[in-house]
Amino acid sequence: MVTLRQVAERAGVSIKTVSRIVNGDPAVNAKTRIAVQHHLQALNYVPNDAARMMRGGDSSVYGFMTDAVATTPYSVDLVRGAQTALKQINKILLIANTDGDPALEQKYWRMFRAHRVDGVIYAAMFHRAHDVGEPDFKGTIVLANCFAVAADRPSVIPDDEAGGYAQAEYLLKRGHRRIGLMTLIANIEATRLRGIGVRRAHFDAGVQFDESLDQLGIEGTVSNETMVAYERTLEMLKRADRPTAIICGNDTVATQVYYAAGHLSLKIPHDVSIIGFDDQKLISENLRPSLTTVALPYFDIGRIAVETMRDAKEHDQNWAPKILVPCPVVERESCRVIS
Amino acid sequence: MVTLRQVAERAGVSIKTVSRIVNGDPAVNAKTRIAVQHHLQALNYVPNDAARMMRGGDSSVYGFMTDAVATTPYSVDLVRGAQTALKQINKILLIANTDGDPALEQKYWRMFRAHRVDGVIYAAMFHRAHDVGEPDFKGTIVLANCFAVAADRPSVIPDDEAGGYAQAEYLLKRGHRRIGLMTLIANIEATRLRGIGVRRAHFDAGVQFDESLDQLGIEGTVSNETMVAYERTLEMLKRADRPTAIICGNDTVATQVYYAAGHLSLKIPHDVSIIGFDDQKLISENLRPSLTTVALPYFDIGRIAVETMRDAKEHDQNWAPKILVPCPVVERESCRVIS
DNA sequence: AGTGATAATGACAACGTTGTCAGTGACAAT
DNA sequence: ATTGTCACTGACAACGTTGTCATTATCACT
Repeated sequence: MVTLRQVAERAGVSIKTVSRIVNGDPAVNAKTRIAVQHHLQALNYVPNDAARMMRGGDSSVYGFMTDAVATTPYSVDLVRGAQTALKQINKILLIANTDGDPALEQKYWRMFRAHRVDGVIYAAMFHRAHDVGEPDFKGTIVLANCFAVAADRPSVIPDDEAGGYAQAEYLLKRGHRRIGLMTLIANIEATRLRGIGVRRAHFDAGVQFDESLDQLGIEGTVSNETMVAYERTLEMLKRADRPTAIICGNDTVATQVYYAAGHLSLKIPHDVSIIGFDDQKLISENLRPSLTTVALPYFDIGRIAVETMRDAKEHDQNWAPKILVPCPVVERESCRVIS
Repeated sequence: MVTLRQVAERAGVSIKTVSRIVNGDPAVNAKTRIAVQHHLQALNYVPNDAARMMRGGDSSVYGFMTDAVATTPYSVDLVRGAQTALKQINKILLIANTDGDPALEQKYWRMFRAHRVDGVIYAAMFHRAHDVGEPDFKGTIVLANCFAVAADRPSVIPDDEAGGYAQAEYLLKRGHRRIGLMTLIANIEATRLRGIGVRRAHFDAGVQFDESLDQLGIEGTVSNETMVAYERTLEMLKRADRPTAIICGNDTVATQVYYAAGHLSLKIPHDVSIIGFDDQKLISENLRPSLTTVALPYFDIGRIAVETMRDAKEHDQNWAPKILVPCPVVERESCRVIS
């Protein structure tokens, strides 16, 4: 690895002068600058970040910790969003996933400290409350896709309530008056908030929401789920007063709803309209008809988390905004207009 | 940040002694060790990796560069596999994605150099040849999911030929004698190799492969694809001598084949068996019937890439093995036995 | 010429760590 | 008493960089 010293020797100037040039200090004679830059190029000098940092600067690295388990295609977009913002500020990401193992998490906090990362983004794989605890890390921690129980840390989360509102509003505006709900498991933020949003949209539209049409599409708990959307949808669609549209908790649930409708020879969207959540393109673009759904803005959440981290420097320790990121409707072919 | 000096002062010993204890040097009196360890705990000392590295050690960081574009749920598993191996050797991953932008790639190579990463894993998002070029980085580069054109770098790739073989063999063993092929786009490694594997399996089973049943399920080029699997499958299944099974290039193609079969009122697997590729669980587990498919071993590729990196230290510059990772069949419900 | 201001440059220390080597004391062997 | 060995410890330098401060050269103005 070529060092300042080597460049300095070759250029016949002091180390400090080369340092100045590398860092764009204007207090250098133009002729010297050009001469030295030539040598910098020739030797392909790249500053040693470790040494820089030791002098007390930033490490130009953020940590990214997730509890990712098994099949979570989400994290890609979170990371990509973060990287997009990161490249603007010339930083880079050190990533760790704990697979939910607290001991491992502890180990990674230490590694983050060892590398003196400038801040850490802690990302959860589904929208929930999270207690970071006393993480053996003094820097800024921004929560992504989760929020601090004590509301004492900045967090960036999807606006699930608005997402639920958007689903219902989309259907209501197209003339639907009886709308079914095929939710995710009970007792998670997404289900709770979207339920509120759906009802608020009904209220705003002056339409009565039939509570008997609110069904769990998935039963059990987070780590132990049973998909029951197919069966529940069959029941719901066999009712004489069956809904004209079904709002789904995610695109996987929507797939089961498609199958149930198909089993009853109900055509989508003619006989029943369906709207999903997540916009998993692997599903939404490949279903027939393609699925109108509400996107979970993971990319934006990642991006905004980094921006929040950057901004955190300008605020005091107690700055802890809770940033809601909108979930836009992605329109495809699974919803019809009722006249 | 607490330093060796601070611990040393509190413990009333020299910096060096504390350093020895931190690094497990046995040449320390037991009593001293215990006393100092107590202070280490109390002050929660974590060694500064930057300083360590400056002394000439490893950075304990690997770089991970991908050209990931848009929707690539794959990378998650590559990264997770890499991390699994990494945590064994107490390293951590610095990740960068270039979105295919060469200028950005160049920038990240420099950042990797600046951080003095011990090695870089370069991962492609689909199996292909890749020319790393002169990457402004002197350390070891291991290619994952791609291989060097000049065969001058270690690479870890899926064994697509064996995967194609496995697909065909699975069906042949279950009595199928006419098997259709609904491939990915032409001119990519996956299509080429799997085609060879499928034919070899036929040959080994003593069954003639009907070349007219080899159809492109996707047309166009990598960045500009058109899904035509639905139409091609309709044609294929309308033939009087229609195949009893169809091998698909990936699970998305399989989805379209499902729809085409459904359109012709052919039941899966009774009337036609279907086997996919990739094992995208979002698809394979949710289709009805669930999809028997061959898994792309991204997790293993990531893991093995790291292990290869680790092993590279013990070989010379020219060590460039091409490691094939097997693609296992994941059995579900979409294939029947023909008697 | 003398003074002062300004521009350009360099010497040096410091950041936190570890390798090298020298030093100390204890104890055994001569 | 001397020597040698051993276990333990610490002083010091070095890694590559940048901040501080001092030095030198240049130039304008009296």
